[in-house]
Amino acid sequence: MLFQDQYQQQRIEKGKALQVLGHNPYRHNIIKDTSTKEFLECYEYVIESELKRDENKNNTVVGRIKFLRHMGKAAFAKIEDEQGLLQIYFSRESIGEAWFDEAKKLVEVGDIISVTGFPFVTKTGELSLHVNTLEVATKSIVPLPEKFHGLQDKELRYRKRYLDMIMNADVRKTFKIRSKIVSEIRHFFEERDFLEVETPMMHPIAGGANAKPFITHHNALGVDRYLRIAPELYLKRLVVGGFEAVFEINRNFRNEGMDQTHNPEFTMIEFYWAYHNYHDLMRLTEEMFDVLLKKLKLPRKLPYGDFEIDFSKPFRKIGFRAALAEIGDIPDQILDDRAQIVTYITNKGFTVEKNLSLGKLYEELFDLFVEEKLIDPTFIMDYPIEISPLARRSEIDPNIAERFELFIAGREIANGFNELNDPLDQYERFAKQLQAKNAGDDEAHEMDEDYVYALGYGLPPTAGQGLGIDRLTMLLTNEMSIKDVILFPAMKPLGESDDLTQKDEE
RNA sequence: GACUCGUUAGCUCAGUCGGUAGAGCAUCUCCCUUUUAAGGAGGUGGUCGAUGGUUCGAAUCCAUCACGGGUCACCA
Repeated sequence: MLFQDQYQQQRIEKGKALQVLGHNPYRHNIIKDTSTKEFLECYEYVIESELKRDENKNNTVVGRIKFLRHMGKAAFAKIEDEQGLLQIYFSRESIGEAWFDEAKKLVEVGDIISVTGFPFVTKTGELSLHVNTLEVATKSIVPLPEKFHGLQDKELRYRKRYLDMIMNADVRKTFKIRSKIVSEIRHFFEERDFLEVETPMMHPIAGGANAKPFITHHNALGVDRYLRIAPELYLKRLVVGGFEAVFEINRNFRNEGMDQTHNPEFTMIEFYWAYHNYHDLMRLTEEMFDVLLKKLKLPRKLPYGDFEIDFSKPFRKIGFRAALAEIGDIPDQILDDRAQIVTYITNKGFTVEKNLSLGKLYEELFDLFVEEKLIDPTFIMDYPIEISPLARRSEIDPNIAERFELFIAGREIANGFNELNDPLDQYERFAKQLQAKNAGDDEAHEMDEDYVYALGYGLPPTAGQGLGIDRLTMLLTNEMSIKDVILFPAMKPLGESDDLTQKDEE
């Protein structure tokens, strides 16, 4: 049974007492005519006025009590709405003796109240609302955490995000910025005539990325479905169909580990642009960052943790192999020999699988020695073809894909490439992935024959890109954990295991 | 998945060498009509994450488990 706690019981009793007094503790006919912020802005002049009050004004402000100080026959409180805090003052004189004496006992921190009155300035110079009418809008029966230290416990903050939001104004701010980021990105692409689309979240084949999928079951069709790991293959089908610029902002699901930069469901924007190439994508990406920083009023030298990320210059561009040598300080002459690379990695104190292909070894080298050094925005270009199964092959070097990834603060933020539109080449690459999968690589790409068939009708020359919204938000809000930019991050259940498949079998 | 740190009152935290648990805030009873984490006086509140073990005796030592943080692995 809920609400058995002694403090909660006390508050329930107070709610009942309010009801008896004719003050419905869950009123619904509350009209809020002014926000705390509007009140403070509107009556700023009162601070300079001679009387320090303007009794001709009358406003109703509604908010949650965050602080409450009783002083015998008067009281101060701070109420908070979405815009901020406002101090209010009420007394025996202002709201009536009988109601004041009851309210003193029955109205407490956490309650949402409606107050009507006029602006005045206190002795200490704080613009406040002098209450003439006070009504309880919603009685809160669960007490709030301590007012000074607030809610610190990370587990509680993530599990009870609503409480986190009540207690921590910064959290509300972060998620407002997130919303703004998504909105500005959407606007950015719409302005450039990209069409927003929605493609399936439940896929018969988990394609478009190398990742382990979640599996679910569709009863009506009697088939298993995968929660999508990427929308890529559907978006490109749309380009085949004639949409020349499309984008989708939505969730992907990957059944993998969780840490500071990984949540099992995460938000990506993917966009595809026919008759453009990956250089156009890089240009567009830089433009997008430029717009975002402007719209969010962020500095060009953006602080992030211990770093300062320099957005004031054009993003650095460097080839994948050149990055290994120049940024990773890996001797160029070992890069053509698998054995030498393995020796090099081993000598540096890391373990590496000996049988990896050259491309996979490059990827290892990159992850070990280059990635974390890419603090300022950097496009790494021209990836090994075998780790890029959906990207177009370079005409100059068949081992290289016309692909880039954008790194900021040592993390991958975006991945883009010229789309492979040769159906026969795509078929072969899928076949190779299938071999790898059969050899035990459970993250290798699935064969998707319908997709290859779609390419058979002709995918125009197209460039496409994915960009992680969560990581972007972390960057722009200076948050270190993805959990702090996802409203309800994945958490293990408390108590009884909720293994649904097991329940079914029982 | 591995390693590591943590889990004590509603919240934030102390708890010494193993000797039956403490503070602040909140709450309750009083006092207080301009406070700013208001103040003053007095009270209530705990199966010390769970289960075992060691011991005359465990919040404290040991083991296992649960959840969380961090690091690594996998990955975006």
